[in-house]
Amino acid sequence: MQLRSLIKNSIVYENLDKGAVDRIVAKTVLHSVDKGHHVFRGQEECTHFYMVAKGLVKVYASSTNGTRMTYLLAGEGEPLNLITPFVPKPRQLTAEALKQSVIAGVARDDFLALAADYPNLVANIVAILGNAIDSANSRIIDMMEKKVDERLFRALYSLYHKFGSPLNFTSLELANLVGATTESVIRSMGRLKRAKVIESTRGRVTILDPGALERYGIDSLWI
Amino acid sequence: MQLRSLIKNSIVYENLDKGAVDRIVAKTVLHSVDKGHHVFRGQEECTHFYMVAKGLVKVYASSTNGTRMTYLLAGEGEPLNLITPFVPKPRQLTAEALKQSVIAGVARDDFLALAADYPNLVANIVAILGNAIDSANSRIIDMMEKKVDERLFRALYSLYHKFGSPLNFTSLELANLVGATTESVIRSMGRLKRAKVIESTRGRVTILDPGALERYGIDSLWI
DNA sequence: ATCCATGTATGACCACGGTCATAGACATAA
DNA sequence: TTATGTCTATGACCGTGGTCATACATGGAT
Repeated sequence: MQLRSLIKNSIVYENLDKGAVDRIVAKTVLHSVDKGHHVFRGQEECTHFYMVAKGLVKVYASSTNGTRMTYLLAGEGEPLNLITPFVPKPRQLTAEALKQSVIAGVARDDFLALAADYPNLVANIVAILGNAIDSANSRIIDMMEKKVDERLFRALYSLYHKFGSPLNFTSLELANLVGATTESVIRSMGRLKRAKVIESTRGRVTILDPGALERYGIDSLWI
Repeated sequence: MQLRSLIKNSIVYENLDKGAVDRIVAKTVLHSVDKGHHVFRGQEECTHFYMVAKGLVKVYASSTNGTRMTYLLAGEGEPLNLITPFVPKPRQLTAEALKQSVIAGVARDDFLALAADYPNLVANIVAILGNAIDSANSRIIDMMEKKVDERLFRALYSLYHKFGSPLNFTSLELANLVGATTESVIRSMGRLKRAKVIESTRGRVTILDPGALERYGIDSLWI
């Protein structure tokens, strides 16, 4: 059964023994979410821990002004809400499927019981949260001292490494990742196109010269 | 002994039974750090988990350009490096005492053993990390859509609630908290002074009208 | 085939805030 | 005392990028 191997290879559940994996499999419930639909949305109570079993899900916050910031693009085996099981207070984040996706859920109490029993699981969780904090902090500095161009280059570079060449993102989605407006992203991408680094059609960006992006995307840990 | 009550009241070790507290006390080593000196600095290996026992410590990152961003002002009972014990990879953060301080350290292995034995400790850690992530994410959005004025007001408001009225911070330190230049902070504070919301002397800010700040500092979770 | 929503593209405008320069106030050391 | 370094203060300048407007391309729905 592929759920088993998904779990064993996921960053949340890696390094666990067979007994642990058995318990997790037994407690996991799958459900499918259509493109554009939500796995959870802000202000809801947290009842489950969710992981992406198949597809792609973005997690974003939207502020009162309508600004949206995408924090996370979770692919297979990546968690959507590691914190809420431990801290049930709602946190204004929304998870939306970017493709037809399958979500693996574990009820909150079950997940807490697992964490209490398996220190390795806890280590994984803290490591993932640690990376999230590093990533967020690095983004704060980027917002201070990097121009939109550089932020976009880093984002494209990271996305390229995570998803490979034809990137299926619109300028708006990139803008939400980068922390800029759609117009700025389009202008910036225009420069990259003229420099033959990328080419793009509606909703799709092709990376022609990854090396050129890399020159900016150094030390990128992100998304 | 006051170490015991410090530990019981700290956010890291709260909700632990007597046996746990005994073990923690036994494993804790205190050392003192003078104002302006470092508890740890970037690129070092992590050997201990640190908590502030007395005083005030700031944790900041400095980028290649020299930009500094203060992420954390840790007072008594607050942790400095919750992540590194679990993820020993160095993370370019520096912790510097703002006053003469006393630091409570627990060796990495001891701390991991404690975490493995006490699920409540893990819950506390994840909760703290969760708040850090929320805080960082909220700052990212602030950097996007809030002007320096508003960011400063929020920061002053948060500091006021954490430390009370005479705030001993220079404009540079506030700038590092807010993500702006010293000049911008001084100009912004000038406006607040003319509006009789604050007054200030060298290295010290007195809040005259907290309510005025509060109007901006709503939903502030921070620092 | 037409229609409409969404995405791309580009121009004009201008304000926020970073950078640089300068000057005075204050505090600590010689 | 003077001297030196830090902190506060303010002015001038101007680039980045957000906002608004407009136009066109594209693709899916009917």
